[in-house]
Amino acid sequence: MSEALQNNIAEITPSEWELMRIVWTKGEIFSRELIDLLQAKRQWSDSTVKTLLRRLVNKGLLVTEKQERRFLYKATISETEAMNGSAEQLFDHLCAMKKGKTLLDLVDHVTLTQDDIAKLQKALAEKAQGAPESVQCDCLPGDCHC
Amino acid sequence: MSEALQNNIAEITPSEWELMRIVWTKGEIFSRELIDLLQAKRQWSDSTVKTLLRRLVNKGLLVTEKQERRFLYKATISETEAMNGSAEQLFDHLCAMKKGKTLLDLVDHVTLTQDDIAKLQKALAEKAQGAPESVQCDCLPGDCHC
DNA sequence: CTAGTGAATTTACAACTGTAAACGGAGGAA
DNA sequence: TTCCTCCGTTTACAGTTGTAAATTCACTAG
Repeated sequence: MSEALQNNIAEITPSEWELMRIVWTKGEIFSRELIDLLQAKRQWSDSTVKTLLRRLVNKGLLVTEKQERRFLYKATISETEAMNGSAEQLFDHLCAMKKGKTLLDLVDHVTLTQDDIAKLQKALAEKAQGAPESVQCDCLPGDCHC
Repeated sequence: MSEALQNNIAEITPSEWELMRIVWTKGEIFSRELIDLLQAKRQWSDSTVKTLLRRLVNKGLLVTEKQERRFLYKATISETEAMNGSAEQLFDHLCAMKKGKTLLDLVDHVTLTQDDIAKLQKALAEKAQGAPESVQCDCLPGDCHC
């Protein structure tokens, strides 16, 4: 994983996600276009978007390149890295014993393509080799019997 | 899903997760024991834990029951509900097209038991019936070609 | 009755978030 | 040359989060 998300350094807030998704999709973008695109979904003033941009640059998630008098914004990490990083971060604070259940819930609720499903099945089949019979709960300091 | 997490009402912060996990594991608990357990893992002062407790009560994630002069704390939602709710919330702001990939990453990184894997395989097999060939990206306001 | 203890409540304060107004500089229209 | 407009920078302000000290309340040991 690249710098930015590496050590839980940069959390991406919900508002920032909205913005980042557009940057990722466009590859690189000027603030004007970004603001227009965002305003097609959210009631944000120009200022608000500019503040978010500045914060994302400070967090190291975006970099700028000056072109004439505007700045071109680009992401420093890929969308996939950010998504995986965030998902892993979330799972980090779930009870070890219950992560499987949560994954199951996600599989139930997320729309998946045939291809996604095939890949997941393959991964699971491999994982089944050597998967443990049980996983210990790690909710309590000592050991936990729940 | 119960009241609390229903409409993205109550976000659980990382610190709060630590605390909640202990409450869930113990079922119900007095602040004293909770503080001692937490301090076995984290450098938190008594005060800090009490503040977190108060905030969780305000958020409606914990309720108290007075016993003599102490309060007994209990969770208002189950750990599973909270975990699933949080996971779904996170997935809500990911690009629809790329959720499968993120799930795959999680399956790769999370420790799963034989039983978890079996259940996931079953769910996937069912889901494969009628799963779409592709899912549209929803990153841009109009439609997105990424 | 008086001080010490344990528990809860109040107050604190900086960093981060959501949201935005105000200000400033530089290029283009008049 | 002068002002308008576009864009970036500064400042703002309330709410949340991490972290905790200070204060109060009530009981128990002297």
